[in-house]
Amino acid sequence: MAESTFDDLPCSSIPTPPSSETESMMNMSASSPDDVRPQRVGSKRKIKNKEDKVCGVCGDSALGYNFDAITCESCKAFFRRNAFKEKELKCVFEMKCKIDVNTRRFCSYCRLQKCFAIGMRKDMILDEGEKKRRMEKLVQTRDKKKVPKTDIPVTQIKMEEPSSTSTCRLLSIPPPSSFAQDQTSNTRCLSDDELAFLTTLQANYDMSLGIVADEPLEEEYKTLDNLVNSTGRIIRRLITFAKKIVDFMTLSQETQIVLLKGTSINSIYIRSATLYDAVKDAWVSPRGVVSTSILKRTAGQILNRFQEDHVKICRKFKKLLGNDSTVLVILQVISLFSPEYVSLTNRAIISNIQDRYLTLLKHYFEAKFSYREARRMYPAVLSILDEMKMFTEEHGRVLLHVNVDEIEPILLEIFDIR
Amino acid sequence: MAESTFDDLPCSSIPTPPSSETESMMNMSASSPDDVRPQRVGSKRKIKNKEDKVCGVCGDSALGYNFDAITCESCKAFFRRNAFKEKELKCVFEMKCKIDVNTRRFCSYCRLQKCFAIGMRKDMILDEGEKKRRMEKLVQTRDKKKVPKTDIPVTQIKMEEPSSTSTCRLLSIPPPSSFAQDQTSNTRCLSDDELAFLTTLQANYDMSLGIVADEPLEEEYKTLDNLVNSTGRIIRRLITFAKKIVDFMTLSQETQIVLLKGTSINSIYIRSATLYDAVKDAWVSPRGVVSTSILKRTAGQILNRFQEDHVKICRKFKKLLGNDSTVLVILQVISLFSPEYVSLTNRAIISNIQDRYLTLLKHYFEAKFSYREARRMYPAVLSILDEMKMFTEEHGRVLLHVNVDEIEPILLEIFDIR
DNA sequence: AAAAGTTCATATCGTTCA
DNA sequence: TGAACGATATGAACTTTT
Ligand SMILES: [Zn+2]
Ligand SMILES: [Zn+2]
Ligand SMILES: [Zn+2]
Ligand SMILES: [Zn+2]
Repeated sequence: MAESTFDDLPCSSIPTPPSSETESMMNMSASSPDDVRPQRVGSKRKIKNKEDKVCGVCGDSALGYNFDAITCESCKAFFRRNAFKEKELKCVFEMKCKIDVNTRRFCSYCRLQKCFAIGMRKDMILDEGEKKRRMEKLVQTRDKKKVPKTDIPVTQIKMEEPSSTSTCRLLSIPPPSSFAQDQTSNTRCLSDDELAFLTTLQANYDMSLGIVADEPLEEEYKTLDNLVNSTGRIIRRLITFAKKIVDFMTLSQETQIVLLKGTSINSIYIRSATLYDAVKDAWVSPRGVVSTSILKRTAGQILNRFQEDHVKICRKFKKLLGNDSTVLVILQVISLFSPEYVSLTNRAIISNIQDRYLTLLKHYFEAKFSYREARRMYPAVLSILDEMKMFTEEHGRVLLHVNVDEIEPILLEIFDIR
Repeated sequence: MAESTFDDLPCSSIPTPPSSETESMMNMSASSPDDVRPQRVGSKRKIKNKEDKVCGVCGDSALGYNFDAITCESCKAFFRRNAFKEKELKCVFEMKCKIDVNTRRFCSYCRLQKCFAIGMRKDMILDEGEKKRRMEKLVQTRDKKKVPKTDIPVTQIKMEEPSSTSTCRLLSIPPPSSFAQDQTSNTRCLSDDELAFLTTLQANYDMSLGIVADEPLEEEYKTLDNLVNSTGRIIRRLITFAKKIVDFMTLSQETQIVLLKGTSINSIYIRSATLYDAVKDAWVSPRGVVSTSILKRTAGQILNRFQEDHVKICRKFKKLLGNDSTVLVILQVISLFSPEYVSLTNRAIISNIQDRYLTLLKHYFEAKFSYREARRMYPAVLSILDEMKMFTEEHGRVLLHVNVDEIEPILLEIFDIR
């Protein structure tokens, strides 16, 4: 809208907005070469040529890749700040503003479009969870410098820093439930190793796949099924999570990739169960609530088809586990080490690893609830997991089909296979 | 939207869409060379002479650009308020009033003209729509700051029991798939230890609980429920079976007794599943066939009450496992080493033993069927086992109540405790 | 060294209120 | 009117982690 109204204006000065290359002809008027002075602000003559790199968005000199494309520092900052506000921006002109070092700040909309156009990826922007994790580490680092401590090596199971401020609570688990409890106790007492492992695992999960404050916006839900379409980012986190697991890192790269690809969609499903609120029948996130009915109305028709089954599965998990996130974390690992994924070459090895996590899951139930409850919940949760996998196997191609091309490059990138 | 307000304005600046090359002529109006120069180029950051900027309209000191021209705060406000009221203003003099810090407020008309002259652009004044949006955003921001709640309430939800009912039937029992198979094989290759153990276990079972030669006669069924009344004999066999298991023999005698008492009724149930013929809906034994309907007619009224559930469970086992007796044997062991039996004093130890058999069960499924089938069957069969136990726990007292006095002496006898 | 984030001084726009 | 002030968006400089 808008602009067209100018056409018929009779006179005067025609301030040019953002145009850039302009050099073309009409400099007749002002023309002083110097006036090229594009921007008032940052006009600093760069020391250009520092490197031969040039920002793909505005042409300014660049230092290197930012969010998967070579850009200057300003476009990098710009992208980080606006990549998720696409809908809020709009072009006052004709959506084809030229973007260069001088005009870049005049039209955010077109600037952002160009960012996407040259390949910048918003899923490479760290989300709240990742940022938070970063900060925590930062604090720790600082503390350490102040108090050069004897760091503890890495234990068998992979000790990290269970300390920090894990957002998670696996309270009910025998707190520091130490040692000797009544031998006839109906609940198991997890071993120190198991406890340490679980703590670490949970911490790692919180710092990677963990749901924090930046889950998809409601608007995003409205336009597409984020549980599926934000695959890129989640896969990335999944990889981060997996790489913290020793059992995973000791596998060959090919195997790692097969497992990641195999678990991807399942991981997303398991993860989404955390967000599902059975009472409200909605997906909750710190940034909003989206009832499934809204999703049903808005999600793409294809995805819509599966929405129901997805919700059903989440309901089952929720019904069985309540808000126990620890189980879901363990399930993530169990799903990762699934021997049945196609084209796996050493199923037995994977299965053996999975066995250990299955046992851990059982022990967890025995500890958190009771031996008797564990007898019921252990197979129950595995059945749901199976049901989920049956579903994802059946429709995986459709569900991921839009993203399958997205996953591969990410994996390759992560593994530096390029 | 918004811009429509421009239409009727006679003389004004025409913002040019950025895309164009135009840029050019915007400065024509601002003829004075000086006005162009200073800022843009000269105002290089760094040197930040806070005071080196001067209002292009009145000469007052300026902070920076306002509506695309360097002006003081007052001219900035003046412009915002009058830019769209050009026609309402009139010069009472000769349209060439001098404008400076002192005279600027005397003639609005000439002041505004000068504003345009130095390049101020009214299109840079936010229109209502933009202002409105801005306000909304502002409000949101404030609200967020005030209510930075990141609630993740989610209530407690109780779980029920989502066990599954698979509809699969497996026919033959493939001869223990042996040795080296393709690494990518979909079935596991049991280790020698596992194979040997299973073979032995099966053999032991056949020689104890497996014996059916002297199963109750049809007539016996007709007169009483043998599943209960033959307890004595079966318990004896159960003990024989258990004593062949190393893990069992290493336990204390008290523990052994607790386990045997605990598994007794379950053992009978599991065993009966072997005899149940789903097709005929009858219990078969070498000595005859007894349809459940007959049992229903003849069994004692109390027991009759449970007959149905019993059959239901047997059906489930049969449906899932077909005629695979090996699984039932393993289940016997798993049931034996159940950590939840009452008055057990060292549950963790028992549970750990059970873990190994659970893993064996999983491996067995993986070997006999496939990793994928195992994923389904493993939890499925455990769910049935749980269901069975729920049932026996619920009605165990009734079911065994007549025999409880019978079991104890047998156990004492066997263990020679006297 | 590469690439993600963070900090902070600027630049501008709008709002208030004397 | 216009000074003072508040909110945002930018982008250069700098910190961290890998
Ligand atoms: Zn740029
Ligand atoms: Zn534009
Ligand atoms: Zn002025
Ligand atoms: Zn005048």
